[in-house]
Amino acid sequence: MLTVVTFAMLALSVDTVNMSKPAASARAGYHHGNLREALVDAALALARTGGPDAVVLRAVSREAGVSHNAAYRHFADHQDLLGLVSERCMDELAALMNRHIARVRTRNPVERAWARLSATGRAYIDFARSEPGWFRTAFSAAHPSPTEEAEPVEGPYGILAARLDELVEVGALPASRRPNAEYAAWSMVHGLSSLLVEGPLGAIPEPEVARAVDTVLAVVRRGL
Amino acid sequence: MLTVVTFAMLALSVDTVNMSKPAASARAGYHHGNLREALVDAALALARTGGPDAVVLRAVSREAGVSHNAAYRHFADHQDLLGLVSERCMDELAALMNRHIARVRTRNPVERAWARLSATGRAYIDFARSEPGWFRTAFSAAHPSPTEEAEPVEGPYGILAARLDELVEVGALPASRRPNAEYAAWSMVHGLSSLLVEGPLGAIPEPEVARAVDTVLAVVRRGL
DNA sequence: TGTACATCAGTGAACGCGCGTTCACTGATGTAC
DNA sequence: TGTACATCAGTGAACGCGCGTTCACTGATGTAC
Repeated sequence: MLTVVTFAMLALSVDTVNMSKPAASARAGYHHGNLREALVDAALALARTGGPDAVVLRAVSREAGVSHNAAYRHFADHQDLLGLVSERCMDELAALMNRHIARVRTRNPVERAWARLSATGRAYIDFARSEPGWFRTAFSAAHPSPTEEAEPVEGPYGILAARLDELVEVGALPASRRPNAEYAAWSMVHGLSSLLVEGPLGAIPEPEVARAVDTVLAVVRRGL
Repeated sequence: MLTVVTFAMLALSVDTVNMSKPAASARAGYHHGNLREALVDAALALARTGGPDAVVLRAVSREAGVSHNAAYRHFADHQDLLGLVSERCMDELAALMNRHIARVRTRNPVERAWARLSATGRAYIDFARSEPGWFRTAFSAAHPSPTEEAEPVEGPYGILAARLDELVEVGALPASRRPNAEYAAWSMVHGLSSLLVEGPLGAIPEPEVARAVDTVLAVVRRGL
């Protein structure tokens, strides 16, 4: 607690001395410069450690080095901030999925399409396990329903749908199997993630986790 | 609030007037008779409506018509009560699974085994959807890990494992596919349940839900 | 270029709330003789 | 059977906490002339 305060004050004086105009995200005096982003960043840091329940208005302001009601200049209320943070966590998940997908090197089109689907699933589970706080935060608030979102291709749901379309295009999946396939793939990886991260499978040893992931992905592939 | 108090007092006077000895779960005077069970019941009622967060010591005592610290005569602390309530919710889930399974009438052994597995999955999803508060409560506290539980056959995990063993016994599932099969089946139904109950699939219309459930169960069957 | 003034983005104090937990207590119960 | 007394299962008051939100405020910024 004290350490945090000291750090914030140090940063403040450095800014004031060394820079003539305020940096995008640093404090430069009475006015912050970019408090909105700073608050979101602080909230993300808290969510990362403690999940959605850690995104507490007063704690966020504290972390940003600002009085506990300053946030009301930038967000309507607590919900408003939490919703935004939750969306950011979703974006983070989508980004990791894309990174995993881009890393697939398989050449054979059919195998490639399957590998890209698996990469998507692995990314999902990886995200949940390496960033449990963000994972829980991503799913803590109600976003616009994925099926009727404005830009569905951006989010995790859109990425998954694109992988399934891809499978049909290369002939790896009969078109008759395409409808509702999202539900199966998504449920599978989401279920395993939840059971591992916040459920009764949280305590199983690492090799067992690896087996579970492999089995789950294999069953999805075979089942589709 | 006032209504509740009035009710409690009415109940109290009725008891005092009409009965000579305390009933199992009714208040009979200064001493409650069976406060422990009454508190668990009240906690279950609150969890049913509001999930684990609604299991608040003061609210539970209020609901049971008792001062807010009386619970400490029966539970070590808040955690202790919540853990017990969570276990009760798990029991409820297991009971529903067993009921669904017992209702399967198929005669052909292979088809019967598959039908019993499907019934298990449907029961799981049904429970989540019809009792979302209990579902969330069941998975809110850390129970002893299902793989190393004392009586694993009792719980949902044990019931699922028994269904999979059954499949192998009747020859519906090759023994080589048996290991880790729990992970796939469990993840699938748990994932769909979570997405529907507390996730981004909460708003999809009923017929769509039915399709999702069918697809998910079909993929598990084919995938195993 | 300098100045008056409106607007913006922070602050500090306070409100009201509900929580888990502890304390000293007291009424009810059951047991020993 | 009656009585003294230990034990049990409740009560009421209080502590300390952290929360979201509102209020009147003030320092900083930018704009019109």
